[in-house]
Amino acid sequence: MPRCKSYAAGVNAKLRDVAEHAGVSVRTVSNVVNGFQYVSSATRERVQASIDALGYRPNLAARTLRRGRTGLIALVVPEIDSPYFAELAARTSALAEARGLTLLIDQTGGDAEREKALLQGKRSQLVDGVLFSPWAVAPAELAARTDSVPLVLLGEHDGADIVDHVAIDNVAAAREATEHLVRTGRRRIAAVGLQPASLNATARQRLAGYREALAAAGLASDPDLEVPVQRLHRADGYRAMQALLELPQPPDALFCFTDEIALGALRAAADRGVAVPSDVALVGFDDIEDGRFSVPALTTVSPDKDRIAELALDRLTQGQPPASIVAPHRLVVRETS
Amino acid sequence: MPRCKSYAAGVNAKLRDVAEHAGVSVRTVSNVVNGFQYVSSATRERVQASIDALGYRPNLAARTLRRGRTGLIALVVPEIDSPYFAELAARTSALAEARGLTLLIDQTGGDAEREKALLQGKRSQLVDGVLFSPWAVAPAELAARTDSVPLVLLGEHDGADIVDHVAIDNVAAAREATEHLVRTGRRRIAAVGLQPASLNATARQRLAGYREALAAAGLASDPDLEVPVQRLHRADGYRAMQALLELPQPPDALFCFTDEIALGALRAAADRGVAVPSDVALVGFDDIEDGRFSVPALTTVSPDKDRIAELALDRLTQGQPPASIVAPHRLVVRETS
DNA sequence: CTGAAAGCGCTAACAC
DNA sequence: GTGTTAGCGCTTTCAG
Repeated sequence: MPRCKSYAAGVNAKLRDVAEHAGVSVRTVSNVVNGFQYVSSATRERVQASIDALGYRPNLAARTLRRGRTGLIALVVPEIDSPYFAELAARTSALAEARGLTLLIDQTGGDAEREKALLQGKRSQLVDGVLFSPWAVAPAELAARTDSVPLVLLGEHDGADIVDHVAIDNVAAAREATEHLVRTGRRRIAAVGLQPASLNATARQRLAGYREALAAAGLASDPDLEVPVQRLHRADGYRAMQALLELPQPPDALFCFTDEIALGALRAAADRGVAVPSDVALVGFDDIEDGRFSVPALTTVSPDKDRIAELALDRLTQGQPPASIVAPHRLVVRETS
Repeated sequence: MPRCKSYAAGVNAKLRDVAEHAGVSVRTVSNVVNGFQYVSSATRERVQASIDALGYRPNLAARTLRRGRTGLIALVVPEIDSPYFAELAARTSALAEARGLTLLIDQTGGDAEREKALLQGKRSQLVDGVLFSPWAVAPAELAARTDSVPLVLLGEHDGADIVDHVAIDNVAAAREATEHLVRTGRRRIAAVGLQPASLNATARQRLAGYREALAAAGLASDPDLEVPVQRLHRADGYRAMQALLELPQPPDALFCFTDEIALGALRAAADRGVAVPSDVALVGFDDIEDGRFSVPALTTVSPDKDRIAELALDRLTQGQPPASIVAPHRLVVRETS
């Protein structure tokens, strides 16, 4: 095998090759490549011609080594094939590209160890910033972070402002969703999507909003109607609905913490011959594409994903002191309620 | 602002710092970091202790510059929030990580210019290989590629074996799907998802399989029943079904080129009061999660996504001569047929 | 406006 | 087994 060096050198033109070809110094070529201002237009043109002629492309590794920035940012999510995260990733990727950044996607599978690894700088050499959508990691872990790469938390507003957050107001959103159910005459409203108390601030906040709305309506909260789930997927919603329908007093409405759960519940209702929304109403959360085409179409809380992505990127690139940013949301009433 | 150099140097320990701390040379530290064999275990332990003490992390840019490899690979897809691509990305990402590779995701939006840019080496400096799921780019473009980064095409089997391909047998899969519809007594079977002829070999192949099955069954193919769509989304399927139901002789079955199209069609059928499958049967393609929970659940062609991801990564890393690899698929019959 | 030259941190050829 | 050292290709300070 040939030496790496000679092989690579033969394949790609370097800055020096361009300089020789154009009869200028590397400095000048670098200036042209980087759009530096003080280059005479004659020189600029000549250099550009050489660049094109040689098919020169700057070596990113060398540039990174020198500049200390990679132009990459990481989006860390539990799973990219969950529609909410897929939609968020799509928007973030597009917006990042518009800013000259490239998006790297990391899946944690909701695994605490992997989340910690990311938090402790697994990607710090590779990216200029991390957008982190935590699942299993406790706020304390965030405080104990040793890594120096800029970090923005997505979808969490817990704890002090040690680190940047961008999220919708989950408590308010959950309250509105539940109030909507109350307003349409529902009295036994279940909440589906609870998580073990130690983790997942988002689920906790949605539960809080749900309880607030019940209390405000003078409805007693029933432990039987607060349903924990393993993950937030369709299969979990399916099982939850099955169990709820077995109850001596089944609910007349479900507030689901994700659309996926709601869609699973919808399917379970259909299997049992339970009519939606007449027998049971359903509200989801996330406004994923599937919910717009399901039969019946899903009422849901729609977080402004574009805005979330945009605000998160702003925080990452602007380097201001940590803050909690609230992104907008709205309740979209469709056919399941 | 402090000079980049001094600042960065103050923050992160370098190989030389570790060497000094452990009282050995950088060579030895490098050997330990890279798991080189000829290091005495005493030295190894001492070096490892210093690495831990200083929190040393190898600088990826320097390593890349030296080694000529980045450890990154790119997955190029039209859109990451399309469930099929999201599911494929999730699997590819997991498999890549298991091989010590990091996955970068690029969205082209199905835009020919962006696909070309990627093909012509937009990522060549950044990644060691590209998994490319083409949409709008013609086979000729592939042949004219100037870039030297290993490339594997996903979901296309067109043209000569200039470049690696991994895909299911789309013709056979489409034939089987259509045959299944024929076997269950359908006689006016529509195909939904045609694309302008110049692009998208996948759509062309699925159409071919559909026609083959019709011919084999002695059914005439009707241009009215071959429906082109803009994109392959739910909204396109919705519109297609609406149009088909307006026909003087509406179809009694739809073979849809994606599950998303089928799910849109399903919704349109519900809106018109058309019963599925008794009035119209539906077969999709891709076996996305949504189709397993829709009401009724979607019959579909299930490509083995894990296998596709695995085979594609194999091709990328093994560096054998270009070949067309066929991944397995199977027809999953559920409730819409 | 342009040139010369010093590294960024690491790997690996070459010595011992 | 371990030490020395020459670059990988680029940016940027300092001089002109």
